[in-house]
Amino acid sequence: MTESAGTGRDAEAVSRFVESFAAQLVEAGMARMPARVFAALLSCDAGSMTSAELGEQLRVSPAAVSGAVRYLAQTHMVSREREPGSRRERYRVHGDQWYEALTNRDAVLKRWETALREGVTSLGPDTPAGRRMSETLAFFEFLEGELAALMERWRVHRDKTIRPG
Amino acid sequence: MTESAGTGRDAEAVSRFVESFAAQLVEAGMARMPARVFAALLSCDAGSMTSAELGEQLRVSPAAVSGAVRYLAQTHMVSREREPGSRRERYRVHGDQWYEALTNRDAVLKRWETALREGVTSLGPDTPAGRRMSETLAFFEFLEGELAALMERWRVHRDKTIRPG
DNA sequence: CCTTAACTTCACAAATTTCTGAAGGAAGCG
DNA sequence: CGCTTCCTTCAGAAATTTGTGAAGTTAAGG
Repeated sequence: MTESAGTGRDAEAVSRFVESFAAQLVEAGMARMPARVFAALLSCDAGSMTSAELGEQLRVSPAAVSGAVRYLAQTHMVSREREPGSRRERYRVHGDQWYEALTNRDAVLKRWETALREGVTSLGPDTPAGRRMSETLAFFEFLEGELAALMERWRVHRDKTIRPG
Repeated sequence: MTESAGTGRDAEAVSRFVESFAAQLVEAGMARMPARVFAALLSCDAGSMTSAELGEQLRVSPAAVSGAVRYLAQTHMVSREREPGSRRERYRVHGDQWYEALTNRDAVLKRWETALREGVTSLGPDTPAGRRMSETLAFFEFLEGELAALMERWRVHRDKTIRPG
C-alpha cells in the first residue's frame, strides 16, 4: 500500500489514474502537459491545487505548469484563484464548468463554418464540390443550435438524478 | 486566372481553400497529412481521387498519401474503392458519411467512460474527487445517448431542407 | 510466367513540438 | 524598504512527430 502520510489516499493509484486519463485526452487531440494538469486537478479531492503541488505530482518544472495552466485558463477548462494573503495561486476545476467547456468547441465550429463558406465561394455553389460543402456547412449550423439545447437538457437531467433538491 | 486546361476550375483557388481548411482541422487536433488529404477529397468535384492525384495536388510522396489514407479509412472518414480492371484505388468521401464519422467519436467517448469508471474506483466513490468523476461520467453517458438522437434529427432536417423529395 | 504498374512498409533525416534551467518581475511580510 | 516567495518568460536542449526514398508486395496484362 502506497499511502502517503495523512492524505488518506493511495498516491500511486491516483497517479496511475491521472496518467492514464491524461493519455486518453492526448489521444483525443489535447496537448500532453495541459492534459496531465487537467487530469490531476480532476482527481484531487479539493478540486484545486497550487502550482507547486502540480509540479510535485507530475514531476515537472514550474515553467511547464505555468504554460499548461495558461492554456487551460484560456480555454476555460480551469479557473485561477488567488489565495488571499499569499502569492500562491490555486487552479481549480469547477465540477461542471469543465465539460461545458468541452462542448464549447463553439469557437472551433464557428471557424469551420467560416472556412466552409469560403470553400463554397471558391469552388462555386453550383459545382458538385460546392454543393457537398454546402451540405456540410448546413450540418455544422444545425449542430451548433443543437448543442445549446443539449446542454440545457443535461442540466435538467443532472438536477433530477444527481443533485436532486 | 489560374485555370488549368480542361478542369474548369481555378486550381490555385482550390488549393488555397484545401490548405486553409486543412489548417483548421489540424488546429482541432487532426494530424496534418490526413487533414490535407481529407480537405482535398472534400473539395474535388468527383468526390474521389486516386493516390497519384492526391500526391500531385498536395505535392507529397506516395508514402505520405498511403499513411494518411490508412488513417482516414480506419476512422471511416473515407472509403477505398478499387477501380475495376486496374490496380488503382480511389479514395472517396461519401458526402454525409464523413460527418457522421465526426460524431462517431463514440469510440473516444467509450474509452473516456472506461477511464472515468476506473477513476471512480481508484479514488473511491465516496471521496469528493470520486463524486466529481461520477458526475463527469454521467455526463458522457448522457451525451452518448443524445448523439444518436441528434443525428436522427439531422437526417430529418436535411431531407426537409436540402434533399427534399 | 514474366513484366510492369500501383500501393505499402520501413529506416532514417528533417522539422516541429515540448520541457527545462535560468533570469526577471510582482506581491506579501518583516 | 528590502527580503523572500512564487510565478512567468525566454532561449535552447531533448524528444517526438512527420514525411521521404528505397525496397518489397500484390495483382493486372501480355
